[in-house]
Amino acid sequence: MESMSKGDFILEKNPTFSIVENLNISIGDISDLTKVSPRQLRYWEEKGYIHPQKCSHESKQRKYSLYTLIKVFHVKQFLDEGFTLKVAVQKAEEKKQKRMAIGSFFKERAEVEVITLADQSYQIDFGLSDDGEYQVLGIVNQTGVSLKVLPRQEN
DNA sequence: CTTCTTACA
DNA sequence: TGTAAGGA
Repeated sequence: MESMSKGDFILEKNPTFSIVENLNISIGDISDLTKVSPRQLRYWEEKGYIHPQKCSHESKQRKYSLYTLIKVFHVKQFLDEGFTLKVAVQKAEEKKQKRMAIGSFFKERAEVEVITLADQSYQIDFGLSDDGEYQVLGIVNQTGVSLKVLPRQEN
């Protein structure tokens, strides 16, 4: 974030500005946040498991994206669980694919409604099942999350 | 002070 | 993988 200055507070004026896509995380931050040493991060890069952000111009300084931070985080978790680096990376990537699937699901269902039932309790309306027979709801509260499938309501 | 590469244990 | 060296 060293390149940010007061003149860069463009969020108010640029509604389309993406914080995620403009993050440039240093190897030191990735290391501090994930407890993976800079030595390991450079080694993983050498093995082709992670890639620094393509900085348009100069600077031999490695900068990483939020996605890479998350990937490193998961690889580290699997590594701590005893998997080899190779397998840990595989599992981390599978996890990413699943997150992408979830992302696609909601992106294609922009109409999902989230309503507040009570403090800290919400109901997510997934709409009707494909056969139109049922209404699918997701419930989120302090207890956790659950699904509720109701016969279609004829209002 | 942080990061980089190279090299050695 | 950690660490030292030497420069950026």
